[in-house]
Amino acid sequence: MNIFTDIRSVVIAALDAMVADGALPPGLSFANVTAEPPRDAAHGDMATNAAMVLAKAAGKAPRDIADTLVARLVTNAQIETAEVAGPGFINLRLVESVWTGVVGEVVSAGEGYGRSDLGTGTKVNVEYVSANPTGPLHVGHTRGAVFGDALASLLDFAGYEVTREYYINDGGAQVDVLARSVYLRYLEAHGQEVAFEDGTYPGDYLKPVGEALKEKVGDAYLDKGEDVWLEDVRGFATEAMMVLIREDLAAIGVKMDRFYSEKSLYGTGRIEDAIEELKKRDLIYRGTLEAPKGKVPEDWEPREQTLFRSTAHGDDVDRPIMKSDGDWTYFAPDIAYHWDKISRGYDALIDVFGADHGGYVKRMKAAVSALSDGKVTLDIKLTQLVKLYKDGEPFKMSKRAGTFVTLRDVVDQVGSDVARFVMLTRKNDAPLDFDFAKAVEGSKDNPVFYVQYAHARTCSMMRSAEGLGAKPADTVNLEYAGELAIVRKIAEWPRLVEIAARTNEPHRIAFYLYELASEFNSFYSSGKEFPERKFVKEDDIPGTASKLPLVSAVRTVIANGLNVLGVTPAEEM
RNA sequence: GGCCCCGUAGCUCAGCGGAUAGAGCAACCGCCUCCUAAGCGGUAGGUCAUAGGUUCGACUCCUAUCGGGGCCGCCA
Repeated sequence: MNIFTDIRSVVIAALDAMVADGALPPGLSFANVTAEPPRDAAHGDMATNAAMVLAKAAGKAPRDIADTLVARLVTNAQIETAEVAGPGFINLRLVESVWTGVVGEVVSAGEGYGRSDLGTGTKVNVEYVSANPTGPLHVGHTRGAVFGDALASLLDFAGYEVTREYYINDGGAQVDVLARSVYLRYLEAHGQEVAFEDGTYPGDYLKPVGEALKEKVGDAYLDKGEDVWLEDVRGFATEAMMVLIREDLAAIGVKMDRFYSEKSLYGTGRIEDAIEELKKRDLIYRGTLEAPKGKVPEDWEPREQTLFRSTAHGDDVDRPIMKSDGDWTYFAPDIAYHWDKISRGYDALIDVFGADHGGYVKRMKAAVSALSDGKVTLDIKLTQLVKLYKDGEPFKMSKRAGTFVTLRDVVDQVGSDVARFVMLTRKNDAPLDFDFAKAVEGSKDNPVFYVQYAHARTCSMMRSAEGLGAKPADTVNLEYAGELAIVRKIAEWPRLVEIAARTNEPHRIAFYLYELASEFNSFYSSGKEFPERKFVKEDDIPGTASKLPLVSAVRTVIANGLNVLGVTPAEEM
């Protein structure tokens, strides 16, 4: 139930009736007619722009349309008053039973309140994290993980059929580097002195992997060349890293539906198949790219390569898919991977990348557009940098200085709930300041605690009421403006879910929850000065019972929102 | 040079083409003998970077310019 779409339907029905009796000309589009919460609550409960949107096409003054529409709207049982205001808005005030109905709806729908059928019948694949399997996840990955996971949950809540997927980059040169680094640790495990030169990973996290390798193969790889051990160690090391990464993901509450290996694309003809699809569409050719303007690499020389005509699908230049030595570029398996996703029948693909992959967006979209003949949409969400602060001071990460901040560091210090919420209180494409000190602080400065606290408070109130023997009444009794303000906010929840899902912006949920908590806390506090406004009154059990549905509804909506974000709704604090 | 993102209150940021642009922090003034003060109320603070355009209506869409960041052929 979404009262905004309900009332919009009422408005549309009234407009249809006006067309039927000649008050409006036939053939008008009502697509842009909205029913929205007004910015200023003094304007009423809801406003529609119908008269202004239709005035031009109908060849009538907004005022004339509005007057006729108002006359029809007031006959609706849900509408108390309707009046024309400003440039032609129609402000609606709804009858009180609508609001008590909303509360009843929330209570009976419970965790289903706000679920939408927006995405029903649409299959979406959300690919996120996809960090190279060469080490533990760091803070940047954490943001991508949290964002992608919340987005996936949001889309699921909005009715989409969602797959959460991780693309393992286990096919490129970085895995060779990993294997060599593990080999050094292996030698070390055998008591040899080793030096980590540039181009190897010196991190301690590979020590146990080297030891595990020793356990497995004994001294078989000692004093042997890469031709003997490289391939095996590559697989062994990648496997070990993925175990590490899965643990990291679990620590922050991320569970993937599928891990997809880049390596599985090689030697199976699948890359070739995908490229063949592009060839069929005449999008592959041999050619030479021009040097990039402005900043030209020093060793630039023109070279003939195999290119994908991505410019035919909106890219700025065509892109190489094969190196001059005949190997695939990174782009080629990526094309194959997306071709695979398309073949699996998704209607929409979403990739969550770090901002440093910004240059990759157009070519990837071009590939998906080409391979699906424009039928499958690809939305790429780039997550910006996380700037770390400790005690208000910027905190620089450096692998060399050992100040490399991992996902584990974050979770260990502030916990999964806090890390997730904080990272979702910013748009994905805005940089994020993350202050360890503030994150664990229990103050209003920290939105996590504010929202959690409001939820805990509703739980506490329900417990006290139960202790008094008060059971929630069937119908809520709404007496004060502050109570109505809370209900209005609650009524916006289903609408907000749809907006957030349509724009792929889970941060809207976090901001909404803060607003709802604020509305609730505000009215709660007025109970200090006006004891009659308290929800739980020891000397008035029926009165208490008549307020409990509202308290319960607030609890439900906050819990539903936090669940979408993957944050635990705490019952006590 | 090209492409992408950002520019909104002193600071950090919200804002689905709609009315007088919002919140938190910081500043100032108030409010706690318990429905969880980890809070609440109030005051002050704005040429929404700039200039055009589209529109009944622009912080929102388009174009240009300025400023900040990122990326830019065999690295993934």
